[in-house]
Amino acid sequence: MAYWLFKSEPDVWGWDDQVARGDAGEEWDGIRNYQARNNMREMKIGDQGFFYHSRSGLEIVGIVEVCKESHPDSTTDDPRWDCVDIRAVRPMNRPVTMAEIKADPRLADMVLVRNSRLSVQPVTEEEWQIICEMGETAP
DNA sequence: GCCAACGTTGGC
DNA sequence: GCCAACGTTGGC
Repeated sequence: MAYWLFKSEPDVWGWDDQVARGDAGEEWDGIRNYQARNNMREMKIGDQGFFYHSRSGLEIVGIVEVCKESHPDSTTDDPRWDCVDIRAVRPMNRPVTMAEIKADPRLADMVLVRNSRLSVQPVTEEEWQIICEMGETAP
């Protein structure tokens, strides 16, 4: 199983919106970046991901899982863009902020630190465990 | 709200 | 196929 990180501006689509969708989940649509799309194409059902609030928030607030593998993005007719569906699994007991992540040398190579603009990113198993520990939730 | 970093576009 | 111009993202 692989680990990922999904970024969203909470003013547009936040953790609360994701939770409100329940187990049915929701398309992670609107991605118009090849790297992010390619990451979604790699995803399998059951893969886990962090849900990160960008711009206002700047913290990992919860854990999601992939509940539908890559399929065409219903918000566009452009055949280039695919997306997956994700559903909320549980919130972090303590949100993990960008500042904390930057302050931890073990996380210096995270894509979130290295390439903050990529909106769908891979996360290593080691990074996953460290951040779950910081967020006081089970990995 | 600013602006640096990055990705994409399109003229040549 | 290069690269300048442009648009967007997201941390600050």
